[in-house]
Amino acid sequence: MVMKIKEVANIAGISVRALHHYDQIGLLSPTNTTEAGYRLYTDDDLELLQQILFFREIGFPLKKIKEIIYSPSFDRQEALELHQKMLVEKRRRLDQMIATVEKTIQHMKGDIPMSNKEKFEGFDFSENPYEQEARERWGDQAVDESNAKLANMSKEEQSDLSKSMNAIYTKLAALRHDPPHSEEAQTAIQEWYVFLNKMGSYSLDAFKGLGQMYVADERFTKNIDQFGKGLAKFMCEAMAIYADTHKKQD
Amino acid sequence: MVMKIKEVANIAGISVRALHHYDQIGLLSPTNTTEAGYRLYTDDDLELLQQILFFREIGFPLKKIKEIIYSPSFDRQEALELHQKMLVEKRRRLDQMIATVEKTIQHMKGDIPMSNKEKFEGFDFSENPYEQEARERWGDQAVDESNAKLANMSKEEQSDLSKSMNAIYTKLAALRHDPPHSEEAQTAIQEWYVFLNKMGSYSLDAFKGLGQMYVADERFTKNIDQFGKGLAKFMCEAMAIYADTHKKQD
DNA sequence: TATAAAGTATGACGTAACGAGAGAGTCAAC
DNA sequence: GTTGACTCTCTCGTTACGTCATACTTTATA
Repeated sequence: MVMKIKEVANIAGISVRALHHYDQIGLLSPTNTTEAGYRLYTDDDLELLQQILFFREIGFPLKKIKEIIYSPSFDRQEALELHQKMLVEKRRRLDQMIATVEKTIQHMKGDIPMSNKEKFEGFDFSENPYEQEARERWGDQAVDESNAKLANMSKEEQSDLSKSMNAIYTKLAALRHDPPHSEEAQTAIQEWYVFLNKMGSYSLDAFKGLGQMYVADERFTKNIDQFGKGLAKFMCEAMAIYADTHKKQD
Repeated sequence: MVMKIKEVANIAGISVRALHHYDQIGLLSPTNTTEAGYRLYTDDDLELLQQILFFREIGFPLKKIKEIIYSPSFDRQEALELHQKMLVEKRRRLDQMIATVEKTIQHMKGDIPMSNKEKFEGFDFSENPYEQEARERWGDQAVDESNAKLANMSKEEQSDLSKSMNAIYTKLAALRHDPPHSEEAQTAIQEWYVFLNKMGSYSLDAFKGLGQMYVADERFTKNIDQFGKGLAKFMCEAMAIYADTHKKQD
């Protein structure tokens, strides 16, 4: 089922403008658009949106959310399970706040005493242990993880892996002024895809997301552009095309 | 007990910078300061802060919060009671969200079906009826001039004035189902007339005109009807009668 | 079928509520 | 009497959109 932007906004309870924004920053781009340029969202897009709002609820900045959900190592189920724990914790805090308000009303009416600390029970967000856990779990990891792999391997050691990577990068760099949908480009990108899947399995979505990260995160960009200026951007485009064409096929 | 800024920040679970900010915009200025300029907060300040955070929690912009809590007609107890209802409602929504996440996890694992609407259950803030009520109750309140005057006055002046005003409003509200020409009503209205003339001189004509504004301008109406539904209309009639009878007498 | 009404797109600019940092003064403790 | 934790004011930056303005597209209605 395809939905236009307003319907999505209504279902999710956010503004159309917010969806525009999410598209603009590459956090959630609709799968397809009409010829007139209207955004058309699929059910998959909705699932992703749901996921995004989960993270937003617990106060992650959009930038970080983007990193997290497009990270190849993102485990959605784990995220959901932690999220649930956090919600339960939040409810506990809410109960406390309700009690606090109750007490405050009593305090106003009948002058039962109330300490300063009591007056704020349930307010302090920083106390939620699960939010802490979440921050640790996803805080900087997503980027650093894959970055570490890239940086350590390609630069320092002359392992087999880094040789293969270099080879592919070099090949891609040579093609970077061709159109990214050209056959050679796509073949080279496929090689890249296969290579990555040796290191850990990548869904096509993750692959596409990874490509986007190449241009979004300057640490990646720098690293990649060492092989040729503009390579990161080129790869990003080519990877997106690759992912899209192969997704349609099944 | 006096507290320095950091202690307050810790108790309330907000940042020092936030308190600076609140001071800067006149939302919460500490009762006194040291010679060196250090902010010193009293218990009363803390109570006010609690109140502020209550409103912030439900998404009111600080500007509106300022209008609300410094409005002469602000009824703290009423606010708290509504707030409590909202918290309970919020808890209900939280329960729903927890269920949604649970379902989503199931959906991921075992492929139980899930509708788009289901995926977002518990998210949509705009559905909370009490938030709606709160918005209506305090939404547009403080645009009128006398309110602006009050905002610029010092705390003491403010509370004195607002106390007198509240007293008169309350008295009138109690009489609002009597006929507006009744003796009690007219006595109360006279009190109002005298009071207004303390703030600036009103001719009987102006007084009558003001009364008409109470029903013509819904900002006034709302403001006044907070003390009792129909009070504005009642006052309008009573003021007209008062003006007319006293004009005839001379 | 025409025409209004509603929806959508892309900018560009605005804004709320602080965060972050600089530079300087203040206070409690060892 | 100096260090380290706090505090002040000031300024600039940031996030996540809101709010027009202007123009095009689609749907509803006469």
